[in-house]
Amino acid sequence: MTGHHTLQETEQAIQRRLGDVPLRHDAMMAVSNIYRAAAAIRQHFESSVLRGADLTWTAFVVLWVVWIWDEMETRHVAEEAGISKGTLTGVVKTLEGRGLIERGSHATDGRLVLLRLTDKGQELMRGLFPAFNAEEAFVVERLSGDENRTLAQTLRSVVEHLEEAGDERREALRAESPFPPRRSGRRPRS
Amino acid sequence: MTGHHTLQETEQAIQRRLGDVPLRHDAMMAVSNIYRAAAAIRQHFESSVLRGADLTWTAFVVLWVVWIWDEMETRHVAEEAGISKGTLTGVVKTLEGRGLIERGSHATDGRLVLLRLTDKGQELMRGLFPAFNAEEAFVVERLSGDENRTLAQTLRSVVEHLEEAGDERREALRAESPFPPRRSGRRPRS
DNA sequence: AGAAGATCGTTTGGGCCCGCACGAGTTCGC
DNA sequence: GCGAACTCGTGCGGGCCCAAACGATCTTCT
Repeated sequence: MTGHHTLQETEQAIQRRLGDVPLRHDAMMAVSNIYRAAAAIRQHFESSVLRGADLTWTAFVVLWVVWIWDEMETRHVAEEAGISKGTLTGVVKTLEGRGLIERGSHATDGRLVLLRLTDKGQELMRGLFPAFNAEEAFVVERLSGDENRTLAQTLRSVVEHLEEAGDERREALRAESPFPPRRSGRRPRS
Repeated sequence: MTGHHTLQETEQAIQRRLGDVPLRHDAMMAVSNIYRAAAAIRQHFESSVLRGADLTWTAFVVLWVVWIWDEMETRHVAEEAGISKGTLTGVVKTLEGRGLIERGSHATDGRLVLLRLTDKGQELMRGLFPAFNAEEAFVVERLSGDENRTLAQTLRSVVEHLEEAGDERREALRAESPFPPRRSGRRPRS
């Protein structure tokens, strides 16, 4: 798509390979462009604003979520940040080591861990966020106000669709042909 | 966004934290929804179609690109797949170990490495791609044909904008305040 | 011809990412 | 009460991810 081949050449190559199979080209383009845009955006942020603070995209998002909510349980942070709780543990460890975030325990439920920014973390976010938002504006600067709103709304409905129907869909697919376990992942002890 | 807080509550929390700072909310929503949608999509694919073949999203994209073009130089594969060449080296190593892809050398330029699918790899893709495309259709099934096309087109223009203006923008930002080197990454030998 | 420079894929270091197993802690059912 | 069932965050294994350094190869300039 973005490489040394034109869109047309790519289309032709796909046709050549899959000529007889009926294909949903429109869906293919939409999905691949979502992914491509997300990667390009992440790339832009990590090599501009975030580089100055030596933060990855994910680390920034975690800081942002905790900052906005002041104090939050880890499972909710993971969900809002869109990462698994196992990943969050590692990211928090990194941020804790850099003195940007703190862990605290819950008053009544001993299983929970609460996250909150340190003063240093708050100061970082206060300075960083305006610059971050300025880049967000840069990313969509070529779009009209209408295009921008429509884009956000359409993507929102894609996300909602996956949230509402995704589980069921995966269930149905698994029923047809059960998936083997993942090659990686922790092994039982014995 | 997708968590236990409503959109409205999130908006209010942001206002509370940043009430006095002028913000581009529209850009913020568009960018965060792009990223959120991409993550949800990747998640759906990895836990449905790709799980059956024990492939990650990236591994699949690499196979797809090589499959479509039959034979391709690694640098172009990396670009089309949207990953760095260093990452590609590792992914190819994994796929090579599973007998799905082969490396070959270029006839006249000894620096280049050509990639091509093995028979096993081709067979895998022939069976897998229709299922993959069916999930792409599922992802956007709630959108009308118009919405779908507009979405793809709008995202395309975002990607093009970043490709055309991103370098210059980062250059300008770096001029204001030069970025420190990344904390990670290889160190000079001595 | 030969040195200087560009470009290729690979290596390295640090970090993110997931799924699943696990132990600590809580709630439910009786 | 008190064990069974659930839920929490963390440990672990395998894999992706990037920037920068690097050696091998090719090109360009003199």
